[in-house]
Amino acid sequence: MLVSEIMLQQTPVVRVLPVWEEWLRRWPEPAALAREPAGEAVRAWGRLGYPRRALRLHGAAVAIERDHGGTVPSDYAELLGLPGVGSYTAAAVAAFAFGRRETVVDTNIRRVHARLFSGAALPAPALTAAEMRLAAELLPSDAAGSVRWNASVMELGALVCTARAPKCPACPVRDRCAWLAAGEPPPAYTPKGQAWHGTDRQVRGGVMAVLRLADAPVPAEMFQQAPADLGFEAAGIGVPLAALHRLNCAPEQLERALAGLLEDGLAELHQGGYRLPA
DNA sequence: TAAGCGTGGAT
DNA sequence: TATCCAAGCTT
Repeated sequence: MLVSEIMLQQTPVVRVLPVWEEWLRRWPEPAALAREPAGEAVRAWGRLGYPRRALRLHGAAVAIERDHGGTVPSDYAELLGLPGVGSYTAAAVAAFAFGRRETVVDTNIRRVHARLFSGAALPAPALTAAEMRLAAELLPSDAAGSVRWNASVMELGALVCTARAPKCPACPVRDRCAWLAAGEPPPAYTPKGQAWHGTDRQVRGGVMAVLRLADAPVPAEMFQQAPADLGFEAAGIGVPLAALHRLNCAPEQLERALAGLLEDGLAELHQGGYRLPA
């Protein structure tokens, strides 16, 4: 549950599933993961995105070994203390893995509540105290019922009350939906999408793709070298041309990306090259 | 509080 | 092709 919840942060379930299965096959318990270098977690993360989640999940395994006797804690506050575990993930694990009564609020639940009770097409950009109060009031008082409630509202949001094209005719609570009653008004604001092309983020992603493939430290100049100058497999590091080709950017941008990855602990310098953390 | 952080499928 | 956006967290 903990592994899946962290993988599911901002990532669709269909992409998480195969990685999650491989992850649990390889590391069936926290101790197994904690024994590995953090870089192995990052490598096994594959292309799920936001690779520092892998680093934090590894950190969580280490903390569970060190502070919790190797067992994932069932208490919300203790879960919240683990790296990479915020209010949503702590509540979700406590509720779905341990049957606790917790107020689970994710983006799906926020959207369902916004439409049903506020009549808004989308929830506010950031989670508010009022939303938490509402969710807490709606939660059934018994533990078992609360778990079912949390899962149900989340699924309603994920499958029916979706962000883009909600399936209102199939909605079990369409007759009491404030947004539907108001004639499905458009969102009060337009969420600004994240830029990608030409951003540092894109370069970071490209560097990480190279480091995941490399079986030896990658010299800095290798990132900059013209692809035509390289063999199909960049000499000695096992990185295909295609991976390096993505890194065609301004030198200062590459420098920023590499510095950021070092700062975040996603990469380290070793023998004059960059590699995943050992 | 707001910005930064990956990725790829759907529209 | 460009935009949207998916079970958030950290600083």
